[in-house]
Amino acid sequence: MSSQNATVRQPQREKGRLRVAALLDAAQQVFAEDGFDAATMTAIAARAGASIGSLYQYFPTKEHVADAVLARYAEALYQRMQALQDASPEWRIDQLASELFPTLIRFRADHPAFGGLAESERGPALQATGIRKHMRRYVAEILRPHAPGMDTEQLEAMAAVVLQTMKTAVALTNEIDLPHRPAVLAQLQQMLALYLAAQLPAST
Amino acid sequence: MSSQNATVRQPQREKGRLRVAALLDAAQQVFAEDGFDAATMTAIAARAGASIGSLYQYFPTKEHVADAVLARYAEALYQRMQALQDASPEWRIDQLASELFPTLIRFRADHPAFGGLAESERGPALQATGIRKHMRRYVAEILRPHAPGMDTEQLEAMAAVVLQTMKTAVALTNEIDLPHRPAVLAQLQQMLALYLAAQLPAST
DNA sequence: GCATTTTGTGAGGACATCCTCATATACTCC
DNA sequence: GGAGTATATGAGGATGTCCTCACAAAATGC
Repeated sequence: MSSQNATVRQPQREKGRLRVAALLDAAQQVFAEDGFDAATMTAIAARAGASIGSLYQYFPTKEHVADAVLARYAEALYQRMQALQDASPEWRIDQLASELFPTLIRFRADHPAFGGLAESERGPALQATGIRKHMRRYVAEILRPHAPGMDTEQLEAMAAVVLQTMKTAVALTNEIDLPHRPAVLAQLQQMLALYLAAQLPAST
Repeated sequence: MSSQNATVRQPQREKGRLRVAALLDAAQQVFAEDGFDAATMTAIAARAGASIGSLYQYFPTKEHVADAVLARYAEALYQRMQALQDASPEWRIDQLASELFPTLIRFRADHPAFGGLAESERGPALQATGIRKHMRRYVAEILRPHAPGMDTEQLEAMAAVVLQTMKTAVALTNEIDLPHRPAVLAQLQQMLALYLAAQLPAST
């Protein structure tokens, strides 16, 4: 499916690769500030110091831009998840939980456009739903060594709870006028630990 | 601040009130299906069986329509919260929790446009942020009789956790491909109960 | 029935956005 | 230097949406 329209190009020279990178950086910022719907191609091109024509030379559509941004994010995200999955068998479950928590919060803080793009139903559906599924799988696989005999369906249900709780934590992080924020986040984390402990047998 | 533009009218006759009600019903549906940004005034008017001019006679702006819809929702929501607050001193905290949970889930199920309108930063900001604050206050007041001596800031922080957990539950309810959904929701509820028990002294 | 007020209508102006295309510039390789 | 390719440009077409406005219809009171 790597067919490309005649007017859409892959960068062939260093200059092109730099431009694409600049365009994606700009898109990242604009999406983060305005969200997918309100972001405009003109604004993205302008912030990258390029013309609209240049933007459309590499991305045939606003959705394609968003998908490219998400693909970039996904790569970074999957790396961190893979590291956690590799380490999973050797760690205790509560250690995993208290590692996963700040990992995802930091990721969301470092990639402010991610939430708006990944959670919106409208817009870049291509990558977005795929990312959600991948993340559920990763978390399920991280949990698996600590839940011997549990089937994949149950694991993925638990993973959904874990991920949604993470999303909750991110939402709280961004909430204005919230007193005792660090304490609240700590309580959320503890709440999640209690949940995991209740669902999994005693860890080694 | 009840100043109104010359071209914007309050309904004076029964016919007008009916039309406004029909318009709000239609807006509810369209917002629920398309979200605030993608919803169009033309679609709202059409679904209400009215003309665009008629719509603009009562609502000067799309935001005003959304705000009116939210105001309607808020009224229904505050009623239920007030009932819980009134009953709070006489109930045990775990009873309150297991009442609050389905109450909010049912509310969201009955008012499918609520989430999209209340949670979006862009769009109807007028009502949306106000509703969030009101809800925090309600939950804080519901918790207060069971947390003697706890100051308002701490109560509102707990309320934020409770509300965000509710949002998690709603998100899980709407998640497709989630196996064991009822069991998962029950677990979430139990998780919240554990959290509350840990934060509050033993109830009477 | 007639005057007044409220309600209803839909064509179209103003504006913004996505995207195209013909053309110009920069680069590479011989 | 010149041919060939990749990159750059921005005016403008197509489209869609918000909202206005001049006027028509209906309801009310007398």
